[in-house]
Amino acid sequence: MRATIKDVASASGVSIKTVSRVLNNERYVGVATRKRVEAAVAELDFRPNLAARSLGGRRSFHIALICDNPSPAYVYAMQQGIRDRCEIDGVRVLAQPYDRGSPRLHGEIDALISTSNPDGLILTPPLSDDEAVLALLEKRGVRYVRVSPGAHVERSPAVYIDNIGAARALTEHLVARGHRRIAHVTGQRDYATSAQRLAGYRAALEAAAILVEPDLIVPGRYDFASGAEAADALLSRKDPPSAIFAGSDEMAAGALMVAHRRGLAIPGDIAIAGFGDDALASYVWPPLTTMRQPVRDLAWNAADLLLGTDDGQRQLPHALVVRGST
Amino acid sequence: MRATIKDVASASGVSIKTVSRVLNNERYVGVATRKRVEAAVAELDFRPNLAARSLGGRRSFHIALICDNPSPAYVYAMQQGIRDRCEIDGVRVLAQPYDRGSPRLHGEIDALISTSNPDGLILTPPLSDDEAVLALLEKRGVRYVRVSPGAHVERSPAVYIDNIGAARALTEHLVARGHRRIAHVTGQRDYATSAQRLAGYRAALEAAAILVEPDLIVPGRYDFASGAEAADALLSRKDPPSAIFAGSDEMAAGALMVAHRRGLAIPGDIAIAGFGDDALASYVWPPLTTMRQPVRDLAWNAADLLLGTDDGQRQLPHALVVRGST
DNA sequence: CTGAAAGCGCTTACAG
DNA sequence: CTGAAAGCGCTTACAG
Repeated sequence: MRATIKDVASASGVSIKTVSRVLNNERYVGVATRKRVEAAVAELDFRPNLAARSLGGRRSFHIALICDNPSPAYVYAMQQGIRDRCEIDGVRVLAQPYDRGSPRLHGEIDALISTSNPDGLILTPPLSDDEAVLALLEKRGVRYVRVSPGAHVERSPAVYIDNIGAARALTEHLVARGHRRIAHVTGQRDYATSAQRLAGYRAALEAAAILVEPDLIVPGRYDFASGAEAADALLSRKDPPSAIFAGSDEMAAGALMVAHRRGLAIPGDIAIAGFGDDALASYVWPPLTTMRQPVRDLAWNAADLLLGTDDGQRQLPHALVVRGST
Repeated sequence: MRATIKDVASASGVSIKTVSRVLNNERYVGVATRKRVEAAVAELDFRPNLAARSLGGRRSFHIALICDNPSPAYVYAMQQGIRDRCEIDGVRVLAQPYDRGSPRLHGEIDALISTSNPDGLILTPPLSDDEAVLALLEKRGVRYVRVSPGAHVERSPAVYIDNIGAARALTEHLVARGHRRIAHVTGQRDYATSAQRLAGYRAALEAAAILVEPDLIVPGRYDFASGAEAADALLSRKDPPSAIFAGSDEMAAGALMVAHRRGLAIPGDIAIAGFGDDALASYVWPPLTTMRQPVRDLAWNAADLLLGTDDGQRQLPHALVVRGST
């Protein structure tokens, strides 16, 4: 059997309470005592049982990542960043995917809180702005950190990039390439990032004294299929745009495919840019010009805010990545 | 505060032991008693605390997925399948990514077992065949299920597809298209699937009386970059192949990019096929001919084996998907 | 700076 | 078919 706190206590000649103090790095432990306990911990290869710590104390040493599926690459990068940070504190991560629009979402989060008592949750879009979920967490007194929230940024700790500025910079790049008729494909309406990126697109056009044409703004769903559909509609017009700025790399990839099918040269006939710098941005042909969003860093910082005592907001830098598609 | 088992017991006029029996679906509970307890559970919205169940009992209601990063899409599909199955039993999933080749892997798994007492682990390649890891789990008496193991399939419950047959079928498709000089890009040597897919490739060529040329077998690492490198080497030859069968879709995507750079027509000048039918197989241009591997189903079955009592092996069907790249 | 006692919310082992 | 007692391995609240 594995060593327990009792074994460590008797091996080092102290009470279990003192071992507990050492484990939790509390003050007021004699230097010599601490050394002896640490030696016994190492000797016995003792690791505290999380269930016992959770049941006895105020922390569970678990956090949960609630996410649906914008893109596997996004979710995976989020998990990596969160893991990187949680590992430092010995905190475990519960993966809590859910199906978008599932009516059971509330019940599942409620059950998660009741059964697992997570020390906190990390919310990604569109949950970052889901009022019902936020209200539930606040009612139950569970800490949470939001990734890329839209409104009420100060309502909770949060991490994000400047989506408006980033979209504006990307659009300005297209303007600098000589484009005047630039289309934009948006994400879902309930993603705050959709509206933010649209705002940045508008701002760039207005600054360049280019009329914003409502017909060139097409709704998408951040995925490949909706990007393909949007591009098809745009390129079927009598007066097609010369450039398409898609709100995600997946949608840009869909647009690329449609352009290829139509035998168009890229970027000669149609320039295409994405957003995110997902791995697939480098897979497609030609490689995508896009805006890098540091997802793994955002995730690391989200976990850092959750585990730490700092209740702030953190904005991380974005970066324009120019490749062959523009 | 949330209701506990005591609240349910007093609300239904029984002992906590009887409530426990109902929760665990044990036999020998009177029908009327069971009904009363269930009513109280619903009324109080009672959910048993997992930490307490774990500490008191033999199960922790947690399983862990140990995985590195072959591809985010693969990992994500695995998580979805596992989640789908675990949800049914109210079991939570600990995401335990690790860095490939990390010397700390052993210690991390050891710590995971000690601190979280998972009811079982799911291992994906290359861990499915990592003798040191398997030995550790067996020594500590932790159940595990392997996904796509190579040797000693009967050593543990396992799920897989017929990689040899699948690779053979894909190669036969290329032969049927008239190709005689078919190259193969393999995955890492420590992935059993690499050798299996290579064996299928060889078998198809031999069955078609085509000489297997060692020079046309190039090592890769299952990722985009290694696929691009391999294709570059193959297409630089004086006598390049007319078709490339890459052991993964990511490598095939890398090969596609190289072919585009060289101005080659696909599949006219060079046919390219992948393996897996990842989402990206449909993103690239032209869309990839590939072999569908039902990752989510494999994952569901892995979790099912872990949670159930059936200690078998399960082979799932694969399917050839012919698209524009061949 | 250290420890004895009680308790977290369940399950187990035993008794009836 | 049901229950009383003990225990899982920690932390808390209190005392010294």
